Amino acid sequence: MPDSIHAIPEVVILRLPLYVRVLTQLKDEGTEVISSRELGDRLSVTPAQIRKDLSYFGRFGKQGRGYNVSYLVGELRQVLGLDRQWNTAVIGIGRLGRAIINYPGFAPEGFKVVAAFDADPAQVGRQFEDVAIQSIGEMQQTIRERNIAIAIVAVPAPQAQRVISELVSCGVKAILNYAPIAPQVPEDVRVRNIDPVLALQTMTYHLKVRQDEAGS
Amino acid sequence: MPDSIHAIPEVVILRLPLYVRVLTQLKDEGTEVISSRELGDRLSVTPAQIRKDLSYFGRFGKQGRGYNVSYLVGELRQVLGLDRQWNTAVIGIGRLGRAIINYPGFAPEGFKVVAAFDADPAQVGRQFEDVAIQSIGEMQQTIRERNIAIAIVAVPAPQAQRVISELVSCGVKAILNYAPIAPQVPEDVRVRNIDPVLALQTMTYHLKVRQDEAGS
DNA sequence: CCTTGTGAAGGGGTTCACAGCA
DNA sequence: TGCTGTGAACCCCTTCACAAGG
Repeated sequence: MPDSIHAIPEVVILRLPLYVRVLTQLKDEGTEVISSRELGDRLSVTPAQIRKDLSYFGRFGKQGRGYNVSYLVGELRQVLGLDRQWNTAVIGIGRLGRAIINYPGFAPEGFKVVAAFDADPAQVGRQFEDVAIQSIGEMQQTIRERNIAIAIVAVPAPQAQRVISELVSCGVKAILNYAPIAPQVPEDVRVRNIDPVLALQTMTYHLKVRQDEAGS
Repeated sequence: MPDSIHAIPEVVILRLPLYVRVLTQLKDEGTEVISSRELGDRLSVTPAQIRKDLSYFGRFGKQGRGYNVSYLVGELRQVLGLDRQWNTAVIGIGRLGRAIINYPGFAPEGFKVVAAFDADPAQVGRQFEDVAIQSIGEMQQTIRERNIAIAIVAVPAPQAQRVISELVSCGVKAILNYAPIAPQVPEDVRVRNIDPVLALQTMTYHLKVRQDEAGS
C-alpha cells in the first residue's frame, strides 16, 4: 500500500481528474491500451510525471505495453471516490444558482443537487428540477438528513463569506464557490473557486508583456 | 527593474489577481495601509510569500508601516495589464455562451465582449447585448479588425479542440475555455479552464478518505 | 518597536535514468 | 525492444531570518 507510506502531494490529486477525463474519452474512442508517453502527449504532461503520479496509488501498468485504459480509469475513479454518488446543495438561487441546478453535466458524473437554499423568503417553496427551495435556517438540518457532503455557493459576493462560514459550521468539508471572493475556511475544509474574471486576469500579464514588446 | 534580472515564476502571476481583488475590497472599506501579515491573513498566504511576490515587481512598501492600499492596487493593476480594456470574443452561443455575453461582471473589470461566433447558421445575425453573432468563417478577420486578444470558448466538448486550434491559427494567445476537455495548444498560448465537474472531482478524494476512516 | 526587502536555507515536486520485466 | 515503476538528482518555489529603515 504505497499510499500509507508517503503522503500524496496535493498537486497529484489535482491532476488525477484530468487523467480520468482523458482516459474516459480514450475508452469511448475504443482505445484499449495506452502508454504514459501517449497519455502525456494528450495532456501536455511528461510521461515520468504520469507514471510517478499513478505509482502513489498502485501498479496499474504492464511493462513493455502500457496501461489498460478501462482498468486504469476504473481504478482512478475508485481512488478519487467517483465510484459513488455525492449529494450537493446549492446556496443562492439567482440566475447563476438556477443555471447550476439545471446544469445537466453534474448528474452523469455522480454529483446530484438534492437541496437548494435562498435567503429571499419569496423564493422559498418554489421548485426547480425536483428541488424545492428552502430557507437558510433549514440548512443545518437538511445537510445532515440528506447526507450532503458538498455545497455549491452561488450567492452575491457580499454574502459569500457569511454563507461559507455557516456551511463550515454545518460540518460541510467541501465547497465549490462561484462568488468572486477569497474565502477563509479552516484547513480541513476544501474550497475550489470558479471565477472567470480571475482566470482572465491571470492571462493579461503575458498579453501585456507581448504588447509592450511589440510597441517598443 | 527586478523583473529583467530574473524570470517571474508563473505561480506569482497566478496570485497577483487575488491580491488585487482583496486590496480593492480593502480600499472600498476605507483601509489606507496594510501589512503583509494582515494581507496574508485575509488570503491564507504567508506574509513572506506576499513580500517576495511583490518584490519581483518593485518596492511598494514602507518599513515599519506596510503598504499603501490604493498605491499598491494601482501598481499591481498596471503590472497585470488591468489598466486597459481587453476585447474578447465568445465562441459558441448556446445557453452558456449567452450567459457569458450577458454576464455583467466582465465589463467593470475591463473585459469587453465585442464579438460572438456560432457554427449554427440559424444563429448568425441575431443580436445579444449589442453583439451580433457571426459565422465561424468570419472569425479570423474580425479578430484582427477588432483587436481581440482573448477568446472565450463555450462550444460543446466535441467541437472544442477544433475551435481552439482555429483560434490559435487566428493568432489568439489567451483562451478561457468552458468546455470539459484538456485542450492542446502551443506553449506560447495560455489557456485557463473553467470546469466545475473537474473542481468537484478534486475534492471527493479527501471526502472519500474521511468517509472510509469513519467507516472503519 | 514594527515591518519591508532579500539573500540563503529548506522543502517538495518534477525529471532523470535505469533496473526489471513482458 | 518497449515501457513501467522508482530511487536519486535536480530544480524551483517557499520560508526563514535578519539587515535596513521609518
